Amino acid sequence: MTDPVSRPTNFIRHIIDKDLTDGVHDHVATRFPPEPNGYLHIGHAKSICLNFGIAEDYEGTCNLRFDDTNPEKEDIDFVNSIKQDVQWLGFQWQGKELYSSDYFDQLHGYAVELIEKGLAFVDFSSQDEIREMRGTLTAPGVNSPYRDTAVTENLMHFEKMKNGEYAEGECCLRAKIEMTSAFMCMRDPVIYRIKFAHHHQTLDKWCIYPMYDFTHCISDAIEGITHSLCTLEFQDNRRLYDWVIENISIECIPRQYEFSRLNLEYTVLSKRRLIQLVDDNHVSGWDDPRMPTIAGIRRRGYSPASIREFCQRIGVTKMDNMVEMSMLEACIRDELNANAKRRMAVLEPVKLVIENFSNDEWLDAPNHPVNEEMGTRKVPFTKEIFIEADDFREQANKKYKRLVLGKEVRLRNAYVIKAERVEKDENGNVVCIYCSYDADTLGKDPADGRKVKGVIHWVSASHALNAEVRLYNTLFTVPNPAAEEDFAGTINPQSLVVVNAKVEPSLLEFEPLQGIQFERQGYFCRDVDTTDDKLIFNRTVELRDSFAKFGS
RNA sequence: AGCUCUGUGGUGUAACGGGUAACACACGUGACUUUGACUCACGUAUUUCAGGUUCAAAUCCUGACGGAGCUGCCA
Repeated sequence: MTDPVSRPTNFIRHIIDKDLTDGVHDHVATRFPPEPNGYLHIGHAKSICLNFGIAEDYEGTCNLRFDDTNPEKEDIDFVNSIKQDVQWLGFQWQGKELYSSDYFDQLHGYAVELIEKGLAFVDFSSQDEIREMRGTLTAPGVNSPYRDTAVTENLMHFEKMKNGEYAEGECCLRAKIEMTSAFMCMRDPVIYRIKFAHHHQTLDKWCIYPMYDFTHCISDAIEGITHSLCTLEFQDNRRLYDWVIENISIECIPRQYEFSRLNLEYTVLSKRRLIQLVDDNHVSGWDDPRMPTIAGIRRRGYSPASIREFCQRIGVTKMDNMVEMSMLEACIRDELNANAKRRMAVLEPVKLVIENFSNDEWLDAPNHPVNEEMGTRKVPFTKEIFIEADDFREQANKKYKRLVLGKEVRLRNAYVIKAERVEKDENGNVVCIYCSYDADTLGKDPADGRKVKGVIHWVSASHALNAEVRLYNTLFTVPNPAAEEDFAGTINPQSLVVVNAKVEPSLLEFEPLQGIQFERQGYFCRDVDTTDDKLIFNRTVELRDSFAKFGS
């Protein structure tokens, strides 16, 4: 065992440390067990980082196991996307990916064992009858009339279930536990049901499928999982998990520990709501950059390392939580601030003419403000340029540090200019700003000691490339949309704002998803749909801004 | 109402029963700055409440109050 110091500790690691020092285990084996019925999201990332992170730090193993016991809801496309997302996050599971369905034969055998022990029975009650007999949270349940069927008869019925001799819903296999238990899941839970469904792994071999509670614990035991980590809503199920393990002939005793699931402000993470967002076309798809899915976050421009860092920062407890979006944003900003090349892009252009400038030149501009190893690029400087409309005011108070009529400002990576006059359209909007420039200010302050406070970005009008820039904001207008009666009603109409921008020519050299900083704006990346003919940039996250937000 | 779990700055977490409750994010103030970025400095908590045990309590005990989960042939 290595010293698990690379990640912050948590209560689960304390348990593992104790198990290791007490000799309960001499190794650690975890697993990430998604059901292949949807796309992974940031909440899954928390579980992935927890399970794989523990395996890494304790030099143990972590399996990827698809919990595929409900063929009606599952699909091979989901298993493929899940595998891809786990690997993209930077993790590799132990050996080949596993499936609960790999154990269907063994599971069936253990079910037979329970029947033989008089601990399971085939129930022919209807679903409604079973529900009524289950009782409520405060009222105990009552025994099914089939509860005392003879073992031989149960064996026969279960065999017929397996052979397809009963219709779906006609009967099911139940564990015989305790109908008066305070834990609802212990009131003779169904452990096998009939489904004449095609399974993506076992095809048409089975028409009976084991339930989660019966499957998961046995799968863990078969794989030798030492610590089975899941979310809080399975706390009650732990009693059933332990009951099954204790009542079948299996050596390994895995233990289940529950942690709280992630809640992120201004988004939703429940599968049901995510599906609704896609189905109702509130977003363009599962990989829409506004989605909290791994695919969406990836397309938004987040790196695997930034998500791993996020999962590390939020920690793991059993407390209910609501993590601020700023926590996630800080993670990608930290990484991109260090690694992303700087570029200039004008999102809402207004023309500016430098009247006393004539000969075009190509200026050297550093790719990073402090890391010189990142080199420089050439930027065309011409008589006509574009600047951000929001970076000019005819008049402003001293707090405004940008270009003001009659005042000076520094053009980033270039000269100091002074606004002399403006040209307006019939509506009074500024359509062109006429300036003069100080030729002796390239790479240095004015020789006479004048102080020029502001710096604005710009791009040559004749060399600029047109680009579609997608400005993403929070998908919802409220911190906890899931708490709303109609969460879709709180979707942010400004969650995507598309602008036609002017960008510097060197932006052509970037690969899709590669992080870039548009100076003074934020971090962006070329969208996966971008081409050299049609440049599309996604805003990953804005820069921190201690001044008032831009108008965009 | 029954059972289970859970209450530490604005948010997320940390703290062998022992030092002025630590860290990150956020926020505020100031410095620096050819990004209103970055960086740096400083600031923000009677650990839900009330008792109790102890030389010593966020930590242990009791009670109260708050929050979450559980009544699929879903996972």
